[in-house]
Amino acid sequence: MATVSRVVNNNPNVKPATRKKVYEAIERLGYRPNAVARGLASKKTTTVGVVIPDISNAIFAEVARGIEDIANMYHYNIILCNADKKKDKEIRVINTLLEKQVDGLLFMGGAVTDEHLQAFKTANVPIVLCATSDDHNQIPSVDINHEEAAYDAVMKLTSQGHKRIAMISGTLQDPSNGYARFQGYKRALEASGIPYDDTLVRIGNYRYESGAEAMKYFIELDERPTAVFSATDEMAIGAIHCIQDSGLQVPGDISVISVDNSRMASMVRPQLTAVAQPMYDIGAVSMRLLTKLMKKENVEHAKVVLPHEIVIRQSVGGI
Amino acid sequence: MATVSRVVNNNPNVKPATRKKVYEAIERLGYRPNAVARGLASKKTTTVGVVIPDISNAIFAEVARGIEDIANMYHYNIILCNADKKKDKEIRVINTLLEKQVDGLLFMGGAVTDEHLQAFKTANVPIVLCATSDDHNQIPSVDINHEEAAYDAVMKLTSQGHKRIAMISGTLQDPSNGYARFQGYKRALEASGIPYDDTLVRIGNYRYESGAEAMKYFIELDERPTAVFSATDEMAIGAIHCIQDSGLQVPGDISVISVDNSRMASMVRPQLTAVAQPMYDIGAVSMRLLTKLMKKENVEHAKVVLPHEIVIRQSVGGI
DNA sequence: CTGTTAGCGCTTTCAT
DNA sequence: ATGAAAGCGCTAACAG
Repeated sequence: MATVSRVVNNNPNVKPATRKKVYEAIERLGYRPNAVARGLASKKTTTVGVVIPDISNAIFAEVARGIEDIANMYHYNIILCNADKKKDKEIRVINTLLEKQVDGLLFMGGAVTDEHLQAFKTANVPIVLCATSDDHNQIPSVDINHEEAAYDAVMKLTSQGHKRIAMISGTLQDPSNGYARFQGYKRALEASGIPYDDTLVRIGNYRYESGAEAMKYFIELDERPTAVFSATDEMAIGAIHCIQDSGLQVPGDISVISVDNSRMASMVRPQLTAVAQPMYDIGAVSMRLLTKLMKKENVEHAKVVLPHEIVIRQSVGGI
Repeated sequence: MATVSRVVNNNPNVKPATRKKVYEAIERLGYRPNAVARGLASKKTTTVGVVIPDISNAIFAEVARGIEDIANMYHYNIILCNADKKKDKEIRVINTLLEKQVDGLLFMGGAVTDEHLQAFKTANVPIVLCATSDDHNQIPSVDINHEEAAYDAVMKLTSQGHKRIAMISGTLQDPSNGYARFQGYKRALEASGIPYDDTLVRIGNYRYESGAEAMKYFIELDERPTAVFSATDEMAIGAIHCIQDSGLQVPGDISVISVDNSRMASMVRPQLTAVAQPMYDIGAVSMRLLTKLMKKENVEHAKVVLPHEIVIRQSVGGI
């Protein structure tokens, strides 16, 4: 009994001959270790829970890749739970994961409210925020500086001579993709001496259609913008198509830039210029951080901010 | 102890007053039931494992939605495991899920080889294939008829007068998205009296780039096709852009049609005409089937084939 | 190096 | 309606 356990757990204290016999018996009997019993006895499940805000968002898929690769490397299983962009569901999923006794938790994207913090507090396993962060930096996190990324995107536009720059934003309740990127937009305007005009800002829901709708509104303005900054790629593509469907050109009549640089950025004509966030790395680094936390190694930087960069394609032109 | 268990499990044999006291104590102590211990004692985990072949594929995201909605309805947790399109990883993930004592397993997409069958056989929980099926229909499954869907797509092309019709296929090792759709293509050609010509078939890997590469090859042919059938949307969009980048028009010079009808089909200009598979329903129906199997209800149809339909947009024209 | 003995935190009879 | 007791399948000391 105990020897079988040792064999299965690669404990060196087993005579090779015995080990072999055990393996043979395992094979013959079709024995499959019961991870549940194992988890109960050892108080470890070697699995980490990942809550993914929206499974149909390509960004998160890429982040998940990074998470997985590192998790495999350290022999952790990962279980993904989709939360459908609903706060309630996020909280529920976090609790389910905790009940399942995961050894650690990765919370991806989305707002981190007091309710989240509350749920995190009751956990007695490490948690790291991935592609998001909380207001007071109480929880370890890895992310880019969204405000700065947006700033860089808009500065690219102003450097090309654009003065009338609209923004398709996410909801301001969303601290990363929403509020921070909006702040970056405002700061860039200010830095360029362009007065902020709130008729030039529309809130979208990150979907293609909402980008197109926002753009439609801008085009119908008396004095339409010469450039648009979209908080995300998908809305930017909606905007591009709306512009083209109106008989206008990108970037001839209107330039478009966004933050994200998902795979979709190359899947549109003209190809989308965007500030890239290193999605795979965000996933990989956050998982690595989590492994350290789970092993109780102490970490210097519990808040890591990864660099972003602008990738120039074809959707931005001069004025 | 036992009473707490009854309260937590909604067992009616508890005096309301006691129940109330227990709830208060739970609240006060911040007690969180241990799902692992629960699972061990009850031999049920109320969770089903879902293996998802490729998390970055939009099709599977939509199927997952359907799965989730029904799972929630029946109070099952679901844990998603990505397999990265690798057979080895699929097998590994299936075994991990089984070790974790899931109450049922949903295997999504991808080929079902003998090795898979082998792994399934050792499971003593129900399994259903979702958006795929095995050659001998040994395992319950829900899917569309891929061969028929492809046939319909190609017939649409021939009905518009096209005679020189190329195909961008998936690998023939993939029974659903690959082989079956290729067979449908051949059958439609035959039904239309068009000889099969294998210079008009290229194998892609389902990615945008591979669609573009295949199209590049077709365009450079001495006698280029007037229409292209792509096994999936993403490759079709790659093809459309390749055509446009070559200075040709869709559908003026070359028509494009595909099978899938993911959200992306509307996110390209011209919008993509495609045979739609009911992704959400495939997920929902397969999860529903699994719940029946898990409750040991006996089911009449262990192999369900859902209907598909063609949705006309702008990428197909007459000759 | 291997076997024995306690639990891990719950659910489930079985009494009461 | 509640408590007592056994045990789910494993791991983790502890002997030997």
